[in-house]
Amino acid sequence: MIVSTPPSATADPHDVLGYLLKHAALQLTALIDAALEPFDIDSKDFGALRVLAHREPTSQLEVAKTLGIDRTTMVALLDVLERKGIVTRRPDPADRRRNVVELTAHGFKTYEDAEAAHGRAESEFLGAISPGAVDQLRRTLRTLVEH
Amino acid sequence: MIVSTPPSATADPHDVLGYLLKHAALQLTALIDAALEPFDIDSKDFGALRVLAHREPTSQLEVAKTLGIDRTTMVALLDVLERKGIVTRRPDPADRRRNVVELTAHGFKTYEDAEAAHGRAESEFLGAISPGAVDQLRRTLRTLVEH
DNA sequence: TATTGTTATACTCTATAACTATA
DNA sequence: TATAGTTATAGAGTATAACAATA
Repeated sequence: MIVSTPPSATADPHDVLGYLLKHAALQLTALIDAALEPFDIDSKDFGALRVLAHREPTSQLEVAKTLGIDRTTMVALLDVLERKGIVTRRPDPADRRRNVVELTAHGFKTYEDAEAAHGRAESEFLGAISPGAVDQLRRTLRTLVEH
Repeated sequence: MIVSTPPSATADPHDVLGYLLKHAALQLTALIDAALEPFDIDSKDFGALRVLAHREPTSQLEVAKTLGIDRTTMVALLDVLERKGIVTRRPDPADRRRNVVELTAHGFKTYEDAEAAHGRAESEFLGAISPGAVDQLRRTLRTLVEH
């Protein structure tokens, strides 16, 4: 009894799960990057803003750990956001090795606008499938990725 | 009436669709790369082998187009596979600008072994979800990516 | 002139190593 | 000694530009 499609019943490389996952991610990221362009940030910046907007001010390292990126990568990312007036960095009085990173007023406004644009881009990407399928997709991916 | 989870109801970056898709792709690729290591190829090589195994011998450019990679990237990929005795290249008698790329006997055996290992890796990755959810995932991703 | 394969080069992304300052 | 941030550097991956051979 066949209970599911065999993993590789076809030679079409576009039907391989790895290809589908990768290109779904690429297409969604491209849509989000385009949607965020008016706010002068990209999807990686948005990830950092999202963490900062939903947290008490924390150190660069904490944000980097949450995002799963290296602390040296975090430095470059924040350099750009600071230059744009979206975040500020100042030494933590309690431990002056740490930088406390905070959104500026402009940064928080940027985040709110970006959050809305991000949601619209996601909805656009998901437009071809039903709300039920969207929920199912999220549940399945969460199970597979298992953070 | 709520018909689906709001796109950004949570601040957890691990719950964002883009993150889930990207990391599902990364985790699956890592599993596949590990599974293919005994055959001295990786997931990108496997993609090329898969195309070559299911086609009349074609030019490098055709394979590159199918895989969605640049022809200069194809050159480097085939250089390695040729050095390993997996593929051969020879000028097309009908159009000597083209290289006809073919799997060697060893290459075809490698592909068959790799195909099996690839299938096992995919099954391992999908082990936590039901066969029905797997089919649903494939259908949803195909719709979203729409090759 | 256009196309295929090749080579050299450059660019993006990200991590490792080493340094500074603080603890 | 260990940690946070920084800087310099290197590596992987991939694309662009220029060139040779061929059409």
